[in-house]
Amino acid sequence: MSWDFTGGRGGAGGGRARLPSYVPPHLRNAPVANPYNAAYGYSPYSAVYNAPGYGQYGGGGYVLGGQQDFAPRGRGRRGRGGQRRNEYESSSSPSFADAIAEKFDELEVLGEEEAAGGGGGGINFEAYDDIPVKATGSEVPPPVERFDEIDLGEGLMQNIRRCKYSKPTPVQKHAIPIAVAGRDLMACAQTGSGKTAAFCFPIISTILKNGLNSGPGGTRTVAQPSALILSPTRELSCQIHEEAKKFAFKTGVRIVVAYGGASIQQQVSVHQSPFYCLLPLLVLLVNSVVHAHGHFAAFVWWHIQGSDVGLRLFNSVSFFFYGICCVVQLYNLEKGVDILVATPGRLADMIDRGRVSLKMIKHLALDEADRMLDMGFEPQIRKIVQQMGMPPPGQRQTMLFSATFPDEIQRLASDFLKDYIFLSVGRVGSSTGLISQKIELVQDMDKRSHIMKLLHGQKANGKRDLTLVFTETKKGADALEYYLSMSGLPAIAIHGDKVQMERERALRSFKAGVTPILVATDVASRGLDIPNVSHVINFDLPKDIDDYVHRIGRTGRAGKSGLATAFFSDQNMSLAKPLVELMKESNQEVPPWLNEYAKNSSNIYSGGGRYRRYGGGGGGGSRHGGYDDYRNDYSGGGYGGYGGASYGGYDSGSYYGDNGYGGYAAPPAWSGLGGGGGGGYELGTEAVVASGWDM
DNA sequence: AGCGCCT
Repeated sequence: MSWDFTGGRGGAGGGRARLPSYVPPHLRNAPVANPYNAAYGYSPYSAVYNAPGYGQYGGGGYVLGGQQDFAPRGRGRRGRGGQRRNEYESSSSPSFADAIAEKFDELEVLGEEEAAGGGGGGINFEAYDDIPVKATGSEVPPPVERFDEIDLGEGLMQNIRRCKYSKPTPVQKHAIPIAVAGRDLMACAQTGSGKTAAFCFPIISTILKNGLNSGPGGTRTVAQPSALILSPTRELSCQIHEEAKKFAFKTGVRIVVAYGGASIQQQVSVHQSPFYCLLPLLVLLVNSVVHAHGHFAAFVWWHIQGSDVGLRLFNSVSFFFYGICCVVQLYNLEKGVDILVATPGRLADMIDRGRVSLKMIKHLALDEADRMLDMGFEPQIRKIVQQMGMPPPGQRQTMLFSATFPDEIQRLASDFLKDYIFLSVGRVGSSTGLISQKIELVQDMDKRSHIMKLLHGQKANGKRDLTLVFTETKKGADALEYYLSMSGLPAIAIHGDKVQMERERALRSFKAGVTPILVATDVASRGLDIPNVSHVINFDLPKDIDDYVHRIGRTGRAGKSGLATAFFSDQNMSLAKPLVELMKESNQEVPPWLNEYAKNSSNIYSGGGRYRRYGGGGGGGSRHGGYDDYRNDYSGGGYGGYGGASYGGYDSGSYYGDNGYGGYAAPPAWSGLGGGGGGGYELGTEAVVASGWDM
């Protein structure tokens, strides 16, 4: 094993020989500092991967390395419950973590000015002033103006300060008191307004208050998280995991992420290796280091994410820890997890295999909840929530978050909730005014030349200005990536047909500004928080207006402004009307031709969207203006499915809940250690693949 | 019909 990640590649240019630093393939042998001028050698087509320069990709690393799959985080010794663990924490591992935290906080003080200037956590709160808020339901807890009005626990409060969240965003002001009160919640808030923290804070806080779930004691091979957070894409789950780790820094709350893309088998086999017997020793030796690093990494990365040099350095450093970390985390999985962040498919699979039990779940959060409950996902979610041993509504807290919440979906969701509060913050899905929306009439055949004009026009803006381009299909994304690349523009594509490693590589490369153009399908449309996306181009418009809202929400985040350009073609007639309504709501200038289309098409296309299956459908159009609590639509008749609800079908969990599956040694775990990326090239592509998420 | 989501 070599630590020289640049080996055989001709290095990364002068002066870097000593420090392992990752250089993207297409920049090797090129002047490092100028990605724009670098010969852009990457192509989506497999032939290129087989070229010599990509040898390491094809090699063993990826195949056997698998990827981050199940990544327990935190320190060891779950022992016999909270007490025991706290004891452990205070005596052993925190010493190092404390030292780091202290250093970190010192650094914080020094860097205060800069961060306030828009780096770090600087949120432009003025952008959120004076936005309408609606909260409906019984006995709604009043909002707070400051985090310290609620007793969230000292550890969490300290982390909130570390994150520089000096003041809650509107959705946080309202959602946190509701959630801390233990109420069920359906929350609808603008993109980029801090929803993740809104459900993470109460979960972490409550877990700290109630003590960590003690489990059955003795040997436990089944993870029993007390909170479950589901999201519709792997990348979003990673991102939530990274966020949550920052919030749980040094609190002892363990957060694990689980998503697909690698086989479970290979991970189980690690347990059978001779190495396994060394694990306890290794854990004792390096646990504190790794733990501190893991959490610290999230903070560090958060602060240096804008820096290309920082990225490389960080990748190298964390790769060193990574090798150790993987081993430790394998061991830790069976020690328990408090908060599990997962995508539905992998979670259901793990439950089936008896590796995870939901019977201790106290909090359930669905991020992008309307997506999770639409046609494609709803059966899976229903299975997980209702048939896999999770306590029923009333015995758990359920929180649904999204920027959009169609009535049909609200109706479905009420099955999962009990006596919930509906919270609506802001008028439409997008952040009013922050995102400047332009619609251009471009027919399909003209789209390529048109996007070239746009991109060349902004090329001079500098590499920190990222452009996110959405296409309708995966093929379309690949094709456009290829076209742009061939035309000399540094673009990279991300979609669900790429293997996970490529997906993460694309995202990392985009975030770092190495390939400042990302061509994406809807895999990237929801939830992803990518700083410095200044322009979203809807190369193909989505069929559903809500998808449009989420897509353009990738820019204009945290109070910054952004531009969204859409190519409107004859294929998009059905979108004309809702699009016009949306733009009027957000005070955007509507092109006259689009207004015409909207008038003419309104008779032809009435309902629509992907929700039509759910019948009812309401009056079709104008619910944009903010989503309302659908319960209010029923002036007379009883609330249908809402309320007490019949949980007759609920399976109390005997199949999954108990310990009958002890035979499964627990697993695997490739850590979500921050950056990870670079090193993978040489050694374990594990690092690349496993690299959690670069936040 | 197109995205996503366990092997």
